[in-house]
Amino acid sequence: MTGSRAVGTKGVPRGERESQILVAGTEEFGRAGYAGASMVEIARRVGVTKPLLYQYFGSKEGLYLACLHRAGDRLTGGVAETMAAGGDPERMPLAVLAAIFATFDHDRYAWKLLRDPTVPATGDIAAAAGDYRERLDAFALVGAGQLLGSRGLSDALDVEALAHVWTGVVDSLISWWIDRPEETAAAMTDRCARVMAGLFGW
Amino acid sequence: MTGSRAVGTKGVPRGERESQILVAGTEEFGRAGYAGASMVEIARRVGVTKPLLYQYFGSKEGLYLACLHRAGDRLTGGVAETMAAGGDPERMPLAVLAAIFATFDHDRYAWKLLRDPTVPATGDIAAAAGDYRERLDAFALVGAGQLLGSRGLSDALDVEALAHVWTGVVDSLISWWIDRPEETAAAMTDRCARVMAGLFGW
DNA sequence: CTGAGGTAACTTACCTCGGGGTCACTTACG
DNA sequence: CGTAAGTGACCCCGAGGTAAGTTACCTCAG
Repeated sequence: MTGSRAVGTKGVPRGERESQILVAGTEEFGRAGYAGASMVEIARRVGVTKPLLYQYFGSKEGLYLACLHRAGDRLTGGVAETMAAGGDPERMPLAVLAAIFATFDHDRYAWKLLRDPTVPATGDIAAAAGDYRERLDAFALVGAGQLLGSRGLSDALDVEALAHVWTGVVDSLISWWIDRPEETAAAMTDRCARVMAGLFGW
Repeated sequence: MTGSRAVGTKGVPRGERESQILVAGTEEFGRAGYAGASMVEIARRVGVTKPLLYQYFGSKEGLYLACLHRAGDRLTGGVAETMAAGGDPERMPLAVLAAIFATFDHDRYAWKLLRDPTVPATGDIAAAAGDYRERLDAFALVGAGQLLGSRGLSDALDVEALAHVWTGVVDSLISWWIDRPEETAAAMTDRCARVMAGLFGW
């Protein structure tokens, strides 16, 4: 604990409060989307009032950006690490899934922020989200290319489409997971391994 | 043409205008989500002002419901027809995709309405969307059960998860398609057939 | 043929309310 | 008594929603 708490202070120290707000914000933004989420609702979740959110994060956009960066950095970092480890192209998808499940077990809405369709089309949020998405898509593109290449398929649009579908699969799995809080990360990984083995005939 | 146009009339007849509004509404709701879409923007697309939308559809919720029913009825109908035709469980997914692509070639946003995460959690819209989703999920569940069953897998949650992922795959394909307007329905079907054949090793 | 009247289509101008955003103030601890 | 944490009460704007009026076309009496 670096909780120095400085001099005159009341209530919860700033850093801790910010973390609480980021968690609540990620859940609410993930659930309702940027457009549908409300600042007062996020404040209510934390047990605090709206002005505190503005004092700490400046604006709705600022809070969203903070949530987005927290989620995006962890996600791209985790995936990059897994991909860098290399291995059989057939087994990469499962390895990536396992990493994502393990990383976001207690923060399942984080993934949703990168793919929120209700953010404004222009501005800082769109730029940041687009950047993270691009990085993840690059990984997906490599994986899809290797997989299809090993099957003798090399059409660029085929690869693109498969990569896009792959990110959609991850999205679906996380949505399903969110609706089943009792399902652990390990159970999810096992389930995916079993079903994929069945489908692809391993 | 049944265009009787009745007596005193100016501008575009009601039925025709309603169709235009449904098309524009579907696109805008599909693009921005229920929460993010604006009535004045939909009106602008049609080349009309907001009160006309309210005269014809009563409210934002009413317009969304009208768009939703148009999309949902066509979708569930088309899928039901394809599934009823029966056939090899391995080839059902592709047949369903082909039907969806053919049906929604000129109305690609329609699918999005059934899975809009920004609609209010309760009320008529939630009920109607939930109903359509349930019907589609039932089809997906049957297909997933047959597919996994033929591989010796029968865990109920595995089937559920696979069905959910399948609808997510459709969602992803349609998103990708929306971003590539020049891609025809036939080309999409071919592409999916090719990639699936490659992945599943046919 | 014509113009009076009726009706469908459509608009201008407005109301209302909820959510983003701000300011001045209070509370509690060092 | 100074400072960090936090709040009550307010402003403002945009989006949903509405009331009343206007325009163009059709019909039919004379």
